[in-house]
Amino acid sequence: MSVQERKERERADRERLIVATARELAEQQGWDAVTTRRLAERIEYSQPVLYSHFRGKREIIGAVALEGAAEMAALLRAAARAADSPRARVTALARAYLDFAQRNPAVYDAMFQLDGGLAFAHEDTPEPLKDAFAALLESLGEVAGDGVHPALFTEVFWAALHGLATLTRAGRLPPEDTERRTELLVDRLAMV
Amino acid sequence: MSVQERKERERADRERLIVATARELAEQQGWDAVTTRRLAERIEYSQPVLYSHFRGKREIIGAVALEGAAEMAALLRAAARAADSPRARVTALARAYLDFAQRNPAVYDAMFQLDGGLAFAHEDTPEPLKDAFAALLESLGEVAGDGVHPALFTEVFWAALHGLATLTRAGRLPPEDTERRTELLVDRLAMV
DNA sequence: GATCCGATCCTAGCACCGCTAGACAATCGA
DNA sequence: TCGATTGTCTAGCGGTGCTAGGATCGGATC
Repeated sequence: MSVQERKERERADRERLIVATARELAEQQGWDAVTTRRLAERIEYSQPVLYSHFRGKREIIGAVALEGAAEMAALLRAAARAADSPRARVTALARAYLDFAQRNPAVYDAMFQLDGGLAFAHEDTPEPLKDAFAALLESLGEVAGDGVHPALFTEVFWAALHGLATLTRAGRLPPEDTERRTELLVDRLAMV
Repeated sequence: MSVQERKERERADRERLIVATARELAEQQGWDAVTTRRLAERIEYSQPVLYSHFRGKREIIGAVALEGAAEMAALLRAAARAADSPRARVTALARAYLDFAQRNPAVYDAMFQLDGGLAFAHEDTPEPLKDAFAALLESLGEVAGDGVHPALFTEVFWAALHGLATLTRAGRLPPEDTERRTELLVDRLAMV
């Protein structure tokens, strides 16, 4: 039995290697540079091996996205924990969100910009994505204001952060005013 | 001289045909389906003809984006004109923006999601894009609030709209609550 | 220990992509 | 009418995601 277990372990290792390599390559040179050939070369296997782990490139992107979502959720919760008032939590949350997007542009793209073949806003949404939204909801629900559904408020706040993140990174918004924009957003949206 | 003028006119016509066809194809089947071969076939010329008008596919996307920006600017101004209070203008503006994004997803992608090789937030930003931002600024500047720079406020509002547009279209936000999200956004951001 | 068999992996190739070189035909000016 | 220029097309390059089919290797069986 131990032989089979070893094989399964090695397979799981290789799968992790594929995802980690794809992420690394994407962060280094952009997702366009992540071709199945280059990826295969980096992991020192032939191309078809990738297809024994994933249906195609989309699924690889999806795997990176899920990994990123889990990371982001943890970072958001950590940021929120470090603040000691509802208002401070929201500010910390916003900063952490934008910071994550800026530091991990390829992962952020995998999560929200590219087609990773992931479902959203449905029952079959993958757990890490639901959890990342939940992490936002935990802190934002506190400041939604009277009569405003916490989930709806979180959606709006999240959309604003997402817009800031993508437009800034695409060069559509000057990066030097990020902090001022964040403050304005929190000022207006959070009901103290 | 008339011969040369006719030729120039025909060339301009063909260029418009290329852009219109690219846009149509993108709206019908998505930008992935807009390949130089298919595009050439649809305009009934060979592939290399495209390259006598545009440097490459990116520039074609860019041309669609500019066309879309001009359209959007006009729509935003029309929506704003039809409302008779600053607050109503902002609501109308937000609805018009999201409506445009929903009705012309491919064009919206060309403008903000894809790489059309366009500069932003620089001096060499193409005129239609600056003008679309100006259209937003005209109505949003009125409700920025005391001590808040109108351009900064516009950036934040725009980012929020952009986030709502993209996340909704990507299936990340349930579409049925769009109107409620819009109202919440205007409620909070606009200082009456 | 030899043999078989199934899992595993790779070579080779498909159809398609964006883009371009070079041949060819049509048109213009002399 | 002839040569030059302009315009267009055919053909092809290197790249993409993905897959069929053969080789090879390792474990189980006799």
